[in-house]
Amino acid sequence: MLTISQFTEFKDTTIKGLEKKHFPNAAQVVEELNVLNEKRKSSQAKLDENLSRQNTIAKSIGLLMREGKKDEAEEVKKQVAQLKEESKLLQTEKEQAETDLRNLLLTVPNLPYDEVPEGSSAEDNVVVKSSLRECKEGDTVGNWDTVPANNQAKLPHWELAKQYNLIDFDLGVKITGAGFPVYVGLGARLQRALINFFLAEAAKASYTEIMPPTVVNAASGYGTGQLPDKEGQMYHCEVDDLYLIPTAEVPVTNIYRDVILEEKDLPIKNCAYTQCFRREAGSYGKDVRGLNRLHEFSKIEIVRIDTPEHSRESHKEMLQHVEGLLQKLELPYRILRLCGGDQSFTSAICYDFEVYSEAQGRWLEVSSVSNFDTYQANRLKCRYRRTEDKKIALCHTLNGSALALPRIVAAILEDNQTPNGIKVPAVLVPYMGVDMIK
RNA sequence: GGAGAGAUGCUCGAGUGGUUGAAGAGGCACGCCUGGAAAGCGUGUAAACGCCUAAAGCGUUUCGGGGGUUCGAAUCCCCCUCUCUCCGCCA
Repeated sequence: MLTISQFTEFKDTTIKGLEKKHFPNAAQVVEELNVLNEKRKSSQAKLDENLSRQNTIAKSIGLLMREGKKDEAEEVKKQVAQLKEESKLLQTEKEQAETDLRNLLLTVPNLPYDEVPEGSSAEDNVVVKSSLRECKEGDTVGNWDTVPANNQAKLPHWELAKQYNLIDFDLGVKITGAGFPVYVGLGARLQRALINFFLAEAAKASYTEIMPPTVVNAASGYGTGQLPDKEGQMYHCEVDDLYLIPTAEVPVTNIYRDVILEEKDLPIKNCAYTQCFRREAGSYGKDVRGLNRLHEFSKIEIVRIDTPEHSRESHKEMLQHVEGLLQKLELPYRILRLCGGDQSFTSAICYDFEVYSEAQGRWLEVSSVSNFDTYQANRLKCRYRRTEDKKIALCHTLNGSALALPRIVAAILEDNQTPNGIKVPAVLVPYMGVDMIK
């Protein structure tokens, strides 16, 4: 969530930012927040004064008792009764003001950075780079007309997976249910190859590898914002009140919950491979066919905690890292800068990476790399001590997939198919042990 | 699952109702001492919120979490959570 000072000190720019994000009634909500904040402050001031008086009197009673002046003490005791009553009322008043403020604050999304393009939907996302052609200023998804050559002869990955016996979707249904594929033989080895490759690349870029739990408690869910909003999206183990993680972002970022870091230790760079679990309630149709959307999948996530001064630089490095992965895998890709309206609730700026699936004739999202500014850190209470003046400030948090496996697998299978089998990308051959899947 | 013990500041650890935000030790920082270092000595060492233009200062809250008793709670009572030990089970 945003800090309250954002609304009291930078009212106008905040309203503008929220409007860019297509947040309804921005001006009204900002006004409301200011009113609630004033209420909170005045109620605290009143309560503090009351409690202060109570404390002073309580101490004086202690002194009187010690001096043996019991009667006087009894007299003073009576004075406190009314103060106590008042305090009780003021206390509820203050708590009410605080929760009202917090609840409203939680409904407000993060502010977009200046370079985030205007726009309301995915059509307005700006294509900043592509391996397929030069990108011009102002290219958006909506006016992107160069679709790569028609490949009618090509098969979609679910057919290839069957033909080469790589993935058994039906078996997954038998064992668990739809969206839980069983990888077999080279299909399974391809999973392991990609995991190893991605982790090796992250290690080269000096990310510290973390192997976190894949099940988290509710506090962690709240820390990264999956709870309470997206409760239905996570699998929940009711008996123990634990949640299956939808991404490694949750356990890894929560390492830094309620932590004060030293500036010299920033940026923190972590990577983690985990299985990810998503209920994806309500999705159906061809968009979820095959590997396009699963309930369980493997993903390597990169996470950074940084200073406000350096976080944009970090973000750039993460983008380059992810782009490098796609280049090494020799997949056709494009990079989108998401517009205000299509950005997630919590990000300040976000780039999506998509690979082109020739057989399906569509772009598949394989990574989102976001800078959350202080938005996530404020909720997590992830702070750092500045070296220069020893003051404590909120960190910036960033994360991105590097990468999620299923759609990469889909693209590799579809885009590398030949009459003689599927060509394994050169960087994966050492991990696969073969250069063709036959 | 059964039985027991415990949760205090950066760490260890004292504290069973009255200047205890919290002894003591360690760690860390700064200063003195030293040719330099060690030892030694001295000083400092939480966060949140509020008041104040800011600094300084002041107030409030916080000893796992919540509630209660009391003029006053780290200390007493109740509930919850978590950790540890032993037993059982087990990759």
